[in-house]
Amino acid sequence: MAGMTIKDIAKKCGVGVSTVSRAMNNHPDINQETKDMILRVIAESNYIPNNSARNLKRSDARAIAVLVKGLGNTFFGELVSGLERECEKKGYSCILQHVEEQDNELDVALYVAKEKKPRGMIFLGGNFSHPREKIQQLGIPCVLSTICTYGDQEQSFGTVSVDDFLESRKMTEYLLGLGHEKIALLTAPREDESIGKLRLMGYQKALEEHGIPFREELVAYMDATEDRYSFATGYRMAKKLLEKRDFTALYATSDTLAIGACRALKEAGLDIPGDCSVAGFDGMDMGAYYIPSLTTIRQPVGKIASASADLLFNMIKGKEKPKKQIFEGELLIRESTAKRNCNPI
Amino acid sequence: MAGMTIKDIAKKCGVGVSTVSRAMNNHPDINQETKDMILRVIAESNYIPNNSARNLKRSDARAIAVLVKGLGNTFFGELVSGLERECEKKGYSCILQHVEEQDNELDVALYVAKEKKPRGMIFLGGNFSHPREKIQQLGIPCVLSTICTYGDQEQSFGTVSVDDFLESRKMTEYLLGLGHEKIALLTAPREDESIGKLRLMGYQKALEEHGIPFREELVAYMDATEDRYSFATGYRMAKKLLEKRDFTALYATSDTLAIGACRALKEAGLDIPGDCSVAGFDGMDMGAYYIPSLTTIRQPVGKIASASADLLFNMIKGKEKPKKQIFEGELLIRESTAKRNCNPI
DNA sequence: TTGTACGCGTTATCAG
DNA sequence: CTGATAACGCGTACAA
Repeated sequence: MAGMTIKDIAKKCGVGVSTVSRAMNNHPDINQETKDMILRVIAESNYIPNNSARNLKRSDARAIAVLVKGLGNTFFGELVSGLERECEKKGYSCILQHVEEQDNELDVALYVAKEKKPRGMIFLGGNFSHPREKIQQLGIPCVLSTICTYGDQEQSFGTVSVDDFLESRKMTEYLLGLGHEKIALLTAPREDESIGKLRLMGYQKALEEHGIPFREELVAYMDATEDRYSFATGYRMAKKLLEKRDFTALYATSDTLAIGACRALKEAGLDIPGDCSVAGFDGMDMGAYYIPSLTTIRQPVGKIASASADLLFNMIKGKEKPKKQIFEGELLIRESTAKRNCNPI
Repeated sequence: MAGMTIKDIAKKCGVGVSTVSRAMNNHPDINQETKDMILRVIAESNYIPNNSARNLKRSDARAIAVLVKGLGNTFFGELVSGLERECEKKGYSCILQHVEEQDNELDVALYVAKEKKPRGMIFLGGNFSHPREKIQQLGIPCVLSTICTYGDQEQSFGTVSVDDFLESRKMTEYLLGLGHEKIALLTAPREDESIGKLRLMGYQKALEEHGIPFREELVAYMDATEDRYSFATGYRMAKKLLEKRDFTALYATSDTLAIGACRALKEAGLDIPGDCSVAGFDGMDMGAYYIPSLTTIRQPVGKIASASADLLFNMIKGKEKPKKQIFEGELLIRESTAKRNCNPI
């Protein structure tokens, strides 16, 4: 039978609809035998409760929603798995929602909130510079995971991430320590106001501290319109920088960009790290398997996932206020970087 | 105001709820001026219609659902984008639903169908060997994209893919043509009944046609439990095969596996393709940027996406019956394969 | 412990 | 063209 409802089940069992409802939702005040009987009948009838009707009635859904902006960012896969695991532990379900690159994540969030009534939300990716008012309209606790916001104002949402500024400075310092002074940078579009900007600032800061002037011509900014953080983008940007060939190291603000860049260097006949060192950021799996394996900053994805979930659940329970939580990234030194070669390229 | 409903809007506009509904849903029988007025008020009030209530009432949703099994399979990203584009063209919306690796995609499909009432479904990934009866319970047209089913029985669902058997044979023949006779294979778990099995059979067929006996010890099967098609899996399998070192080429049934394998070969001190050729399957972006770039079979993702959408829409309109549609894959010869070296490894 | 009846926010029907 | 009203399927007070 196709469109079975709770009534059909009730009839089949010779009980009232509320009893069936109680059986399905693990309510305490129901006779164990009737419950078993009802559940058996349900299983046999392959009845599927209508979620829309449920959500309509329910004011509350023992679930959190995870909004992911930018599919294809392999980096998020692991984070999502971690989040799902944490939810399961708490007996929550986890609603995964994909946000298109050009869509506004907060608008999507508003829709999801209204439809699914989750108790909290986690945002992955995106810039997240939204008017405070609109965030409050959401009405449920939010945590930005992996997105380190710029500025220190009191936030209406929690934040769990590495300190993109510090980590980026760390990477730049490492490269400087290898003797590189002309370090090319592959980074987000100029307009970027979050992660991209912070990583750029970290790079600048490190240079400054070493008394090396920042040179705009060593920086390639992505086009705002192009596919962010793709191999192709890294490849294209590196090609462009190679026209001048005035660097001995290249630091890409994501591993995908770095890999795209490696390919461009290789095609230009350069050896990595012999002629040019390359470093990435994120610590994606792929970097470990690339040849040469990629020096990068590994974000502690597991920790970030579980801390995000913990923070969110605490905010839901009212046990904790929104806060900014920082984890340290790990500098993974691998094959793609080496001391500066004496003969410049 | 937080929980606004259509009634609030109606009141604000001094009209009935049905008029508001008509304005929102582009119904023809409404005065243009009232419509404009209502839409303006809605925009000013940041009112968000309740999707649950909509879906509850609606019998039909001018949408299709896309079920993706196996996040992280970067290969699907492009497919999904293509599908979304096609939907937009037709004025359909596209519901993206992620299916966990261990979940049954058909059960998820049943839930989604009931909740969202889409007019059709597309499945990406998974094995899809389901009882016919359960598929029919879905009650809407389905297309398996990229999943080539085994066997020729009449299907209750459409299928758009490459011929995994033929393409796999093609790749194997290419390697044989380079003079390789000992070709290691990295493939799906033994129990696999769909893509994995077909690709294995293609490999066997090619060997047979060249009069080369199939040697079980050259084949590494994934564990059923391990992360399918990950780098780590490819790496592990290749390591294991390397204990014998009895091959001059390695053919992995996915690009990710191939890349994992490359890393293992590299660590064993082998040059690719000098000491051992490596080939993949799928034609993911990454293969083009890998060093060495990866010889592979490129699945025509764009074509598959648009053909899947076309077929599904035609099935929805009743203009076409479920059919099996095959596209040819493209053998991309890149840096990772070469003629067999005379000194065996 | 169980059943009845109402309401959640929409859309569709039907009468104006 | 518009407005009242009956569903949609479920959860849950409330009464039994």
